[in-house]
Amino acid sequence: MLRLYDTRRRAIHPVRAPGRAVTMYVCGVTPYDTTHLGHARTFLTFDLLARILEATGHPVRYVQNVTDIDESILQRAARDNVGWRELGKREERAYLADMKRLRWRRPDVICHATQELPAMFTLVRALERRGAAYTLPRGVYFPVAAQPRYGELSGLSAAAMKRILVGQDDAKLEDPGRRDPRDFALWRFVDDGPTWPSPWGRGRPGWHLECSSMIRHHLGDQIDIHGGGADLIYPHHENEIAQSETASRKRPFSRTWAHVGAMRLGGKKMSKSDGNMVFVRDALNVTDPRALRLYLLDRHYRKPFDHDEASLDRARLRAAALGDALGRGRSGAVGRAGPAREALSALEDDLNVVRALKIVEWAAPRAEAAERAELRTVARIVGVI
RNA sequence: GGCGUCGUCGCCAAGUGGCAAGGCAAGGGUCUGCAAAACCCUCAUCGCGGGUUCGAUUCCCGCCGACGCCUCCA
Repeated sequence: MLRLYDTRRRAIHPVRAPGRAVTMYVCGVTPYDTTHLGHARTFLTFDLLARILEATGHPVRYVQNVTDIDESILQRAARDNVGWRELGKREERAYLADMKRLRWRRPDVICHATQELPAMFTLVRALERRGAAYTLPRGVYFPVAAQPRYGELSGLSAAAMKRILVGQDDAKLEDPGRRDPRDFALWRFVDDGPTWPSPWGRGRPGWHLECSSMIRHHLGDQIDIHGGGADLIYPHHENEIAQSETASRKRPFSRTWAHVGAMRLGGKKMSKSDGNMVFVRDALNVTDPRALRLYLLDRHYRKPFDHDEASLDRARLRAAALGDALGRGRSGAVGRAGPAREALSALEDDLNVVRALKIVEWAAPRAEAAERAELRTVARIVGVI
């Protein structure tokens, strides 16, 4: 059985879903820019996670969102003088094409914020019934005080959060009448740009609301695995927990929280604001998809990963060598013992790809036909042959 | 301030309570008209100080240091 590190409990626990599919939700992209290696690493990590579960007989129901309405899309659309919907659709297509080239195990559902407004309203109504929403002139807010465990995921104290919020530019944009400076918008009343009618007035949804309501809509009140980049822990995932657990009165909202470490360039996290990104598209110009998968997955997913051209280049040789050693033959069921079993066990041990690949690379040139077939199975789970 | 990752050969990076993977670079060699490629060989007492132990790089405590995140962000 797969064992995974859970950010909330800060320990490794087995992923159990007896008699049903494992439910997994991963925070996706806001499509206004091209897919970079950080996106690819994160999504390939959950691709691998799903493949491991499925290969070991555990069906998976995987949902991922596309934030197709967001201030950043509106800004980019204005800058480039294109319609925000047009921009979003174009960038989403590009992103899906990039991921397809990486042989991404696509989510079973890819949902869009603009298509889920009814689900969002339902969630806000549920929060209202719990007394966990209040309306101010500039928006409907969630009172953080309604959630006694707020801060559990990130480990931040209330004082620490407030200290952080004081220095933020966005804090000035929030409604000054909030009961607590940590309270966040469920729905914003805005006049400019695209807006939607809601029971509270025209406006746009708060971005934390999107994920909570989509999860509830597509997967239910509680899920097995919630994933995303480590940069989303606070405030995004913390706020999701607050909304969802308050609305459903069920906890935990997600049994396991899996966060992928940052992809860095020059010692700094790749990010849109810093512009220090390496795009998947460009990487695929100098290497091939299997090699890029090998490169991105051959570092433990929770660790930060410094992009290194030399390593990327080497990955091509490694993938080619594995291809030569394992050939194109059939996959074989992994037996109870032997290198393929050891490699598969490594994958099940909090996705230890490094150990698994090392075993496969060592065993592949030495293996007989039957064993090679087993090794192919593991190599194909990782997607490197 | 908090959360987190990490300090292992010149560089990247695994790993283990008992001789420290691998890759790149470097040096030597085989081969070659010279070279390239290929192949072979060589190359580390694991940040500092305590503790536990027969024995710690590996476990515990403290320290020093690096970096990231906490702002939209995967």
